[in-house]
Amino acid sequence: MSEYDKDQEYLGRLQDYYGDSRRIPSLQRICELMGYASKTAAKKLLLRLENEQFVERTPDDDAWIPASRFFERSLATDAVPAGMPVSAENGAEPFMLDDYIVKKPSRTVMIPVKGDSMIDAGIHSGDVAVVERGTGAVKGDIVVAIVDNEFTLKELGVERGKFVLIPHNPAFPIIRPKGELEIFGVMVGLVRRYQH
Amino acid sequence: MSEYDKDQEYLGRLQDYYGDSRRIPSLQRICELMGYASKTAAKKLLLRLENEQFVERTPDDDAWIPASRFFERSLATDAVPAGMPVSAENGAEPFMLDDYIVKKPSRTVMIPVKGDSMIDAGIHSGDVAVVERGTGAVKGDIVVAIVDNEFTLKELGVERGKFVLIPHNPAFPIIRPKGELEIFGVMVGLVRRYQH
DNA sequence: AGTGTTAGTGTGCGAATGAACACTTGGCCC
DNA sequence: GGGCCAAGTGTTCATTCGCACACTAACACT
Repeated sequence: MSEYDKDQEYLGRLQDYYGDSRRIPSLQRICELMGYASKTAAKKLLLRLENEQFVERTPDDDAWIPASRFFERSLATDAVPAGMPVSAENGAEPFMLDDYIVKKPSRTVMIPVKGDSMIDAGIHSGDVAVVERGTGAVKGDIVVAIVDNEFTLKELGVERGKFVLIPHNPAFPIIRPKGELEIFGVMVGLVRRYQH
Repeated sequence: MSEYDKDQEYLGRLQDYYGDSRRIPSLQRICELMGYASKTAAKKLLLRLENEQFVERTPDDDAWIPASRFFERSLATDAVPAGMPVSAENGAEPFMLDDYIVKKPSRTVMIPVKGDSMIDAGIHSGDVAVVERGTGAVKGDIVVAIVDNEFTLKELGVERGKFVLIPHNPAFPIIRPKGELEIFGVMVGLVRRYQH
């Protein structure tokens, strides 16, 4: 069974712990988590993980915190039988959720979507739109515009040289703004969560 | 309640510290940060902030971690109604997206979606499905099953006491597996990128 | 004036924490 | 076999940590 790196398993437990508690546990707790009997083993584990950039020290060097690769997820490309772990062997590559969607963190905001006006574009009520501000919008982009002092998510279109907002739902009309069209940002991503 | 809440200032310093070090500092360090002379003052500050949901305790109740409102950022630019945007910025927490979707990091796999069989559920070709393995799937869940050695994404349904796979596209037939249905995992999230 | 509340001081204490060091164990290579 | 190296054990120790408790000073409200 065990022919994938044992540290991979340990890292998984650390990640799960972090998922619940949002922090790297103390050496003692790592021992409990991994079944170690000695804190030294825990520390050596952290040093190994530091070597591979999964964890790092705080600027003050007084505690461990997750580093960049800590949030790597695997991207499965080939089908894998349900029992097996997905590892590099059977077609998986590292994938970072945030890097995938957010390119300009300082200009990116997340806006919850309300309403069904874009449902034919696969954008449902309750989804979260990832919106980049200060980026020039062009025809065909999905944009967040401010109309009547409210956010609205629509496709940006052009009609007779003027910008219009096109919903993706036949029940909604095209919005043809009278004056200036105020564009808040361009939608660069979508995030949806299924709870169960 | 008062408009110049001193705790607002304290919270700011905590947020800055967290931005650098990704953790809530110890009581002692809080004293240095805030200019307190007594750790009790630091603890009471945390209790106040806990009351307003800026910080909370870990599930094991052995440390402080940021809570929901800790990452709150007002847009400040103009009074914006309707669905307050949440900034993904400010160094405070660049990994919000990951936290939002991924609950069990070690069991979560990302799988690119191919084909249009789920298009009526707002799942398009090119989207990335966030899939949690080893979680019991129930009727109504969207699951990744393995059929003919390939991943397939469908809703899990029940017909005459047997599991079936229901596409969300009238052009596709319901899949009624002959033998055992092999379920790879349950879809817990969706990520889409609009290139630009 | 009396009472209560809130932010903060000062002190002591047991428990948890991380670092250091010597040692063991098992796999691998020649 | 012998040497080497990585993972893990066992132990000691100073420090830090969180917590409890007693106390104070400022302010608000009747």
